[in-house]
Amino acid sequence: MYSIKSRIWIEGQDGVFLGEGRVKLLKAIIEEGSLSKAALSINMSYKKAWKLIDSMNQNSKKPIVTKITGGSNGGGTFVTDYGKQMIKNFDDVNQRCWDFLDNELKSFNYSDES
Amino acid sequence: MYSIKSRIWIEGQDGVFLGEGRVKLLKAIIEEGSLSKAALSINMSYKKAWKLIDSMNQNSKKPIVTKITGGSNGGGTFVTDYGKQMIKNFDDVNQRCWDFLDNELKSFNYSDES
DNA sequence: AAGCGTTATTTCCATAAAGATATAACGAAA
DNA sequence: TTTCGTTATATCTTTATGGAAATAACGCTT
Repeated sequence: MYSIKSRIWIEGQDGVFLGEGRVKLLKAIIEEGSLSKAALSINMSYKKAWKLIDSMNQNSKKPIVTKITGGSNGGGTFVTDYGKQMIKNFDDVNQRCWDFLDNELKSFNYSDES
Repeated sequence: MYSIKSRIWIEGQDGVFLGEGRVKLLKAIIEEGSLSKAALSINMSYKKAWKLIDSMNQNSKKPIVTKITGGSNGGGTFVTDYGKQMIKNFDDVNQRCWDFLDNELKSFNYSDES
């Protein structure tokens, strides 16, 4: 029996705006309150995490995260309400896509048996 | 305005069985009648093409291609009827997935404006 | 037996992607 | 003004990926 896998992502004006990796990172940021801790928690290098966030903000009309550098606790990174909405949108669409493809698989496997 | 991109692939027992790159290669094989010519025609190295076909056959219950080495014209590679059916299945599902996601994008962009 | 155009396979090299490390900048708090 | 934990950024190294090229094997044809 085969299975259908999928990967979706959202593109903005000039590149990828949201994808599975970015969403995972954003969720970690919500948990940790800082980019460095978030990257650490999901086993991602700070450099990669920073680049992802950077390209996200460049391809989004409204900011996805706010960044504070310096300050009482050294600063931090925080996901905006808009960002949280985008995460939910992505997860929802992704889930619906999986459901859709699971259903499509039936017709695919049919001709495998014939 | 954002857009949703997607990539789907079919997995068998032990890895990827069909994907966009493999389908493109199979179509080229149908056109050319040989793996080397097919790879050349789509600007793919023979090595990569061979590996794709190899993993495809390993993850398929029925053969996707038949290969003849040596012989009158040196041999050739030919897509089986089963393989052709799989190509059609993949293209169909892929197209329906795109249509599905295009429709999903509406709800996504809605909260972008709000 | 020799020639041919394939498939099949290995080895080497170049490029790109990712990781590690180091350091600067920042700004509140003490 | 010193300290602290962040963000921000550059540089170097390592690893992974992919292509190039060379060669073997194959079997029909002549």
